[in-house]
Amino acid sequence: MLETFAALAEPNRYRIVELLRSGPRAVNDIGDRLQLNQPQVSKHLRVLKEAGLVDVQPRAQQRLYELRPQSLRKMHGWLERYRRVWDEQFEQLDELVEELKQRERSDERHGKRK
Amino acid sequence: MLETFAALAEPNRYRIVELLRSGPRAVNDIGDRLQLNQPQVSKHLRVLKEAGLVDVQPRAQQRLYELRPQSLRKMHGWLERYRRVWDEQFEQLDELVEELKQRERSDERHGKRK
DNA sequence: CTCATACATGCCTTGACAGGCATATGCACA
DNA sequence: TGTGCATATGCCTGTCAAGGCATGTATGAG
Repeated sequence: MLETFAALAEPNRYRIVELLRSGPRAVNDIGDRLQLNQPQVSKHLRVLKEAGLVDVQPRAQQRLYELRPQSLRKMHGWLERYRRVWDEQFEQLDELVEELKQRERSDERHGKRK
Repeated sequence: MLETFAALAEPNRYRIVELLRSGPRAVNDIGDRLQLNQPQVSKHLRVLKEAGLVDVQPRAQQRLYELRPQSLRKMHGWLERYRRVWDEQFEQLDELVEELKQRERSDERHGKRK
């Protein structure tokens, strides 16, 4: 996950991913469309690949890069764990509970009598 | 989105977000649990706040930080745009289409006769 | 008003990483 | 085998951001 976010945090890599949403592309194709030098494109693709976000398929001399569905599913899975958070717009409760926990903990020096 | 990813790409910020999943926390509370110095926690929270990932509520001298449901919904929305990608495990088609596009484009110098 | 607590901010140093450029590698075709 | 095209890699430089530390600010208690 961390590696995924780090990969997507770079503006040009983000653009590459957005571009690949429309389908597989060759390196120079990407470079042309996004106005990037070929070496940087290769480097960014390397990072994206190591993060598991893209995959390659050789086609003669060119390499077609495409998004890896699996990585997106993984992101989706991660996000699902936060479902609770955005479902509950009424959870003023947690807030209170946590405040009490915090108070309890910081009361140690106040001679808290349970 | 970019700002969101950048915020989550930092290991300690990621940990903070994961921690906040269980509810609002005060700054020192976070620092204690994650073994971080208070100033760095404040700085990270600042970044998270500017990225729209968390929100603050003053409680006496402490500040309770909590996840912003809206930001998570936004991420979810972004990811939805890629739904097509991970739904289609049979899309060898796109690949072919794109290859043709590419070929077409790079044929310019080969005297392509349409 | 003074003091303590909880947090924020500023400065400094260091490491990581992106871009530019030159060059190496792999594949195809004559 | 030599040549050209597509891509990868290495080196260098500049920039930016995270951590450590000191200090500033606000709130509550006595």
